[in-house]
Amino acid sequence: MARRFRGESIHKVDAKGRVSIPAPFRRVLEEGDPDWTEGLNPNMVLVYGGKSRDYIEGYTMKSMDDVDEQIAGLARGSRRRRALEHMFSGQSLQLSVDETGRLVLSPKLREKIGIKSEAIFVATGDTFQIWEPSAYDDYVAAIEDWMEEEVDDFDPLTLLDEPVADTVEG
Amino acid sequence: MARRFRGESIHKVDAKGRVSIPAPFRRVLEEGDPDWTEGLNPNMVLVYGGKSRDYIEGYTMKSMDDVDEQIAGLARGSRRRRALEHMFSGQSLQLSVDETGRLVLSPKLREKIGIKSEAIFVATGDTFQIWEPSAYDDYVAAIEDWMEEEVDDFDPLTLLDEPVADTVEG
DNA sequence: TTTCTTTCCATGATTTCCCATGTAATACCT
DNA sequence: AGGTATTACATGGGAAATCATGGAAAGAAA
Repeated sequence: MARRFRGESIHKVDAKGRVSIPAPFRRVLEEGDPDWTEGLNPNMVLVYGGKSRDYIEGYTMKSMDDVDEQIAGLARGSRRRRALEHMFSGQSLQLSVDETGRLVLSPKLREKIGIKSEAIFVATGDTFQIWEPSAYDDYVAAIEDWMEEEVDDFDPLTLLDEPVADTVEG
Repeated sequence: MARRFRGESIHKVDAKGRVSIPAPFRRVLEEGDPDWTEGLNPNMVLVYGGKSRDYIEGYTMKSMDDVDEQIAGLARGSRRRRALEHMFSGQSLQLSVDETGRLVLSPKLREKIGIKSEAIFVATGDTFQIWEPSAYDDYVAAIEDWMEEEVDDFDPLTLLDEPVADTVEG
């Protein structure tokens, strides 16, 4: 079982688009890059597609490989495959963490999620997300509202027990 | 695992048909050319066949070898084999990236996909595509419409989970 | 010669690399 | 425990290398 991303933290984005990756995340990226060895800088992949998504998703090399492989298993030319290729090949980029633990968000990426001077990194298991802080706040607020009305006894783990249909609305 | 093409970007096409290949793509082409060494310019292959295709496909030497080999495995003279040979041998051309990272699209090729002053390069995993920008926009719009109705909760990865019949339409 | 192609420079704009600093976290010593 | 040395982090600035593009010069081809 691979180490997973955990936690969230805010970092400054400078004029060149440089942002520090949370140090704990760097450990996961290192472990998830088959080419990485002590002293090197790990590679990783950012996925910035999804018209209505207001965050960028970060993958370790290994977890991205898994996705690529699954896509490669679909029928060539099928809609499903083309959609996924568009999302994960067309709308992504590989980069390597720099010497000081930062990555660079190009103007294009910053614009897409509305980042100006800060970004928040949020763990989601085997990937993490990069948000503009206030957009993330809104997102969290929405989730918490939902929890409030949905989860009456206040242990969220009860959500794991009920095998209910799980759609965006549900 | 070979490095894959990732991302998309638009470049000017000048009067002579010269276009810059996105720098990250060049790294992949270099890695995918067995004869390439630091300081040299990598070779690559463009496939421009497919009457109804409105894009040109770019291959690394290595991935083109793979295709050739697969074709060689088919029964000599079979319809399928001849069709593939026509597409990948007849309707293709090998070229080498020039000193400044550009390739030249002949008038014939430009005409085929309707390119005038700009071209967009789009990664699709182990190959990339070259489109006339607005034609590509239409293609993307179609994909996104489909995604919108197909992917209810908006994580495209769910497309990988549901083992639905996978046809060209699916 | 006329027309296309290739090569070979030129240049502004980005992007990457290298160095520097202040601070926080941890290890070490007595 | 108290205090100090050491290392890890977050962030900034400037120099250097890379990129995207355009135009001229030098070859080929017609």
